[in-house]
Amino acid sequence: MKRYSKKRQAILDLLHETTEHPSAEGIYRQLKPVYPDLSLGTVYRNLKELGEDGTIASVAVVNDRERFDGRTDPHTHAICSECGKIVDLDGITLPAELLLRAGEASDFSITYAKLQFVGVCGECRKARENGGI
Amino acid sequence: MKRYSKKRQAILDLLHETTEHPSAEGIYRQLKPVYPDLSLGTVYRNLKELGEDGTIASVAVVNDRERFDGRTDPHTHAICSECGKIVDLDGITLPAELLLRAGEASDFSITYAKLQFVGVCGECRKARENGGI
DNA sequence: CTATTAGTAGTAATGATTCTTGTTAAGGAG
DNA sequence: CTCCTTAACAAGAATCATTACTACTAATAG
Repeated sequence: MKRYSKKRQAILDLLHETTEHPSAEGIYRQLKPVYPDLSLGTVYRNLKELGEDGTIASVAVVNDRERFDGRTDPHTHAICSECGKIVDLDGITLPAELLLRAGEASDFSITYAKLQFVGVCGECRKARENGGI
Repeated sequence: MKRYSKKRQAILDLLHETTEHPSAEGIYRQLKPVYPDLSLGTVYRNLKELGEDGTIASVAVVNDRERFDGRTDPHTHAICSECGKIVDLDGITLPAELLLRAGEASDFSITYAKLQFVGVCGECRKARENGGI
């Protein structure tokens, strides 16, 4: 019997609406203007609880900051190693056969697969080129 | 001109010989008996430097602890969500075509792909079953 | 040998996250 | 509506992995 207070709901809504995969602090920064008495601890606590529920997911730790996702269905991410941007790659999915083979090869009951591409995003590439002139 | 002191070499050797993907503290625990004056800070410092070199790699952060690998060639891992065990899955590789498509779909210059399977290892599964009786 | 510099132990500092305390407010029973 | 129980919260203290700093030691070059 979870009460889904305004603030918890706001955190969840934000995660559902954004495609940014924000960190705890990013969420705090975005919600603080709307809920001026929001505290960072509340954001952390709710992220943790929602994560344990399976209501939200942790995508990755980028630059020491954990990043969260309102989507819990398995999907692929691309992560920019320069600016930390994370984008969804919905079209790119793992062949089901690989999952099976992974389970056999490891003797694990596989819960899910994590597929991430790490590289440099278009913007950072441009920034680099301009910087290089 | 890196001097590869005994301790640095020992850390690197350990990472080359083991398949355990240990954490900083795990390495410290294993080497401390051999080098009684080894300090945890030294392990951290060397892991960081070796990582920046590209001599070793960071596999994942499991239970808030970063895990390291002496292998730097891209390869797949299976991670047990209960005990944190990490095993290599050499046969399981990403179709090259997916990499290309990911680059196009994201407009990233992909540096590498990270493929990890998360699940419950055989041992933890057994432990569960026994516990459940 | 001696100057120079890498490497280190030990410890202090950092920074993200978690926990604790005291408070507020929501919901339900009467 | 009023009392009671409990969720939720802010603020700040505490924790814990990791990093930085300081003074010391050891290897190397000249």
